[in-house]
Amino acid sequence: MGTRNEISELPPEADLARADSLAREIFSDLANKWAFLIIEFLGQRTLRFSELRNEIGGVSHKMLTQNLRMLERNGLVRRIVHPTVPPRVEYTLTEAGEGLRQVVDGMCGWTQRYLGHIEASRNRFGDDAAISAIARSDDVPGLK
Amino acid sequence: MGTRNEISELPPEADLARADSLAREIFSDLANKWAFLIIEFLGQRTLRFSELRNEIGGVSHKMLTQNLRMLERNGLVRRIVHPTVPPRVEYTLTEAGEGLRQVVDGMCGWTQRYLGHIEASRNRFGDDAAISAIARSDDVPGLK
DNA sequence: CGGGATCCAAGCCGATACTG
DNA sequence: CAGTATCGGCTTGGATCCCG
Repeated sequence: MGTRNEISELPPEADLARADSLAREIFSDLANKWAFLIIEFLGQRTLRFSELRNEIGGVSHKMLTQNLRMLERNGLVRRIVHPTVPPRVEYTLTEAGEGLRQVVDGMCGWTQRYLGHIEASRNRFGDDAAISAIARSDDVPGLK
Repeated sequence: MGTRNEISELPPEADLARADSLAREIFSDLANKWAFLIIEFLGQRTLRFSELRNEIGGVSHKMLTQNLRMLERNGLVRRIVHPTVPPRVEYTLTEAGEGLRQVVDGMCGWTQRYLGHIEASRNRFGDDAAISAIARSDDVPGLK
């Protein structure tokens, strides 16, 4: 789907449709692991680029830049450039970013709560367990 | 990260460290757009494979299967196979899945709340490049 | 120090075919 | 209908270099 579809005339119901697809797009944009981690760490305090890179760990220069631009574009992150040399660039959350941080925090809490549950489930899944809990044969025509 | 998940008498600090890296891994796993959409739609009601596919829209057979397996492996989604012909497979959220659904719901609410804010920010951000080419239907960018 | 651009490998994802 | 496997294109993402 082309995202460069700028239409000057807005049909009444197209507005809702557009909002919906926009919401879906935002949803897809933000549901990515680097974005979540950035939001989480910036929620704790304002960080410089390299600090953020160290805090997160395992993120490449490119990915971090890319996601920071995306978050900035969507108005979740504010980029503050200090005109010094060497340059000092700080990132902080906007009000919208703080709002999403609540969500991410919720997910962190959820992860802590269900960590054991998840780990157990993984082991169960990897093991070949005879999991056939349901074996109720209904009367189905066509089955020999 | 190591696959040294050997359960033994490990010191409390090591346990925390392991839990931390596991949490990070889970975090990365689940912060993906298809997983979120699946959780959201399954939160509303139990769905069959093809129903889920239709509801979400724009997801390929393969991606849906792949993500459902992942969610099942992590114990968020329960897969119920009815031994009929043709087969009928239903998916529903587990307790852990319901927990994560709260988070996803929160994100949906957040999206609705800040939709206008985000849209405005986007326009502000990209205004330098594509100003002139708006709303002119006769000027088709035919550059080869 | 922060960020853009480029090259190139790795994996993601869609399409298709086949099984039960 | 649901699932697995395979193949190929194309996006992703890492490494590197250079600029302000």
